[in-house]
Amino acid sequence: MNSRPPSEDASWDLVFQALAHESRRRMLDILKDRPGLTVGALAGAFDVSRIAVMKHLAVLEEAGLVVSQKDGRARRLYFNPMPIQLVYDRWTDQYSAYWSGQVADIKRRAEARAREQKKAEKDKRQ
Amino acid sequence: MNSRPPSEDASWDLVFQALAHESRRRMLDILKDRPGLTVGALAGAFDVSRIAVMKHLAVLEEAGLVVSQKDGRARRLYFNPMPIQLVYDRWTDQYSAYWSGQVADIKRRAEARAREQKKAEKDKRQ
DNA sequence: TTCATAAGTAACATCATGGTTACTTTTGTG
DNA sequence: CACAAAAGTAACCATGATGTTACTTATGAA
Repeated sequence: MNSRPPSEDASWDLVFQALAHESRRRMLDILKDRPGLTVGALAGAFDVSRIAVMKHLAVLEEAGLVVSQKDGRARRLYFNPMPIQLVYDRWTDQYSAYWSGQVADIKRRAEARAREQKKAEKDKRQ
Repeated sequence: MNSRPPSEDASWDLVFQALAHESRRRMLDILKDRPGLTVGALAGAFDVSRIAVMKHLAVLEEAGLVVSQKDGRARRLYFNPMPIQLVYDRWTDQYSAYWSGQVADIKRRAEARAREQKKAEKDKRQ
């Protein structure tokens, strides 16, 4: 398990990596709707082997997106939204300037700026 | 290049996979601040070889996070925030119920629900 | 035209990922 | 206790990701 929040770079890797597989995203959806599901019950919802599902779960737990606890011979699984919350906090902050309306035209404006830069370089050389 | 938005599952894979590497996230940060940067100039900001940087760029372009265009013998690079916007749209929608204050207590409530389930199963068997 | 620069391609090495089957351990129940 | 069920571990395989060096192509400039 990885208990620290994704404040260091490597932790973001774990979160994004975990989300970069449809099966794992689907696991999160399922666990969101049915918290406390056991490993076997979750595995039943997938075509691949139970062991494959357990490996996906290990990835999700490493990323902190799933937490679990033993309950007799079963293990109960819970979705933990915190890492996604943190992804949201960090990235919308950093890119919020782009969100609001001025998004569509980025490339054209960027090209204009590139022409400026190029011209400036040329002028400097001469 | 991958021109379609991440509405199909496989496209989400590409976006998350692309974000799951610190170097690539840093490339996005750099390109956000300096649109129109050339491949070589971008590569200069990294320790790894130019070829490695080009491979990272290929991943980012596949995901639609970077667009580029030739300019003479150079290639100019631009950050495209659209896929991140779409990630935000989809995931905050789907998980918004968790965002608002009731987050901290998920596990405890889930455990209570699990006990309910377990009890119900037991009752059914008897 | 000649040369240097920017970018791209090929081939390869290494390690991680995602899957399998077979076996072991833990634990509840007849 | 004896057995079945749930989970976990080990070993293996195929493929993909990340990096390298060496070479090729395209283009701007002397």
